[in-house]
Amino acid sequence: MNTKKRIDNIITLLRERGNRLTPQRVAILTALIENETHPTAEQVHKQILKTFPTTSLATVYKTIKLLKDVGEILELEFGDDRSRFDARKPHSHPHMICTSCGAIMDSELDNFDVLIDKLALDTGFSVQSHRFDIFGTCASCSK
Amino acid sequence: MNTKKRIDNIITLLRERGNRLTPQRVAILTALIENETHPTAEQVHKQILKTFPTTSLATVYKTIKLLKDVGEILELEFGDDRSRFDARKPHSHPHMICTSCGAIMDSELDNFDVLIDKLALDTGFSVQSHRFDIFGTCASCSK
DNA sequence: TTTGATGCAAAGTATTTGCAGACTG
DNA sequence: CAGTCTGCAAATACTTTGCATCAAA
Repeated sequence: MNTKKRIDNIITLLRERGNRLTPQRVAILTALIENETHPTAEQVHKQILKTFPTTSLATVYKTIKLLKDVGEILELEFGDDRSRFDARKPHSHPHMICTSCGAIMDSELDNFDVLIDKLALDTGFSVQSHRFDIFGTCASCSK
Repeated sequence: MNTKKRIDNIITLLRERGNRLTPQRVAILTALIENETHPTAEQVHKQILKTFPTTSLATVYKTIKLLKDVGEILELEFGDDRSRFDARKPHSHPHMICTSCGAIMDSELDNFDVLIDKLALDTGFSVQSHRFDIFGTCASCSK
């Protein structure tokens, strides 16, 4: 969970790809990775405005798209609502969404990959990624 | 898997709720349940037009919303794309989505509920529903 | 200097909504 | 008959896109 290192790695990756490292881009990338709450594009934008007041929401979306394309961010879409993003663990993993307070929590699930491997084996389906969202009420809202 | 009976049950349910059973509504409901391909709202609309040429897409959406509200249909939203619907098994269950041909297949997963129960127990999270989508390539597209 | 990135505004698009008229119960 | 449902069109709202300008390398 070395946030700084992860940011550096992605910066290096972008540089190698020939992408330009504008201050906005670095700020958006950093904000996305340091934020543990699975923020929306607009929340990231608000954060960026503190340091770069002229940054547009479009640039935030464009940077998010770039990060999606290089596989360093996970988009969590909930039809009704804005997308939220997980840049801390960009591989598919389960999320628990509290329908009361809106919190999105990462969740560990033992043997989850084994389960998926078995499914692939049984059905002949070749798995690329998955999305597992669990809706309910979190511990603090349940009280 | 008695489709006819399922349709009748829902019609009865709607009647009991005081909803009116217009021919459009019955046709939409029937189309949704008889279609095994997890259709989009527009695909349902196209189907309905064959028997009721003046039916509007808005009515399809309204009927779908009604069925969602009574818990008899599952909406599968994929941000980029149109929503697709599962009216055959309205409880949460895993889906395998072929990114090559677009097919959406139901999937059986042993012990899946046990897994979720355990997660709930471990985290204090009270589970209401879940959504599990597995993306990849189906057996026939893999060939 | 070159060319990709920014920021503004306008476009895009699935779904929702308002309302007058039609039809179920 | 009362009140819900339909169908049309307009509205929503997030996200994307076009383009002139700016700046990273």
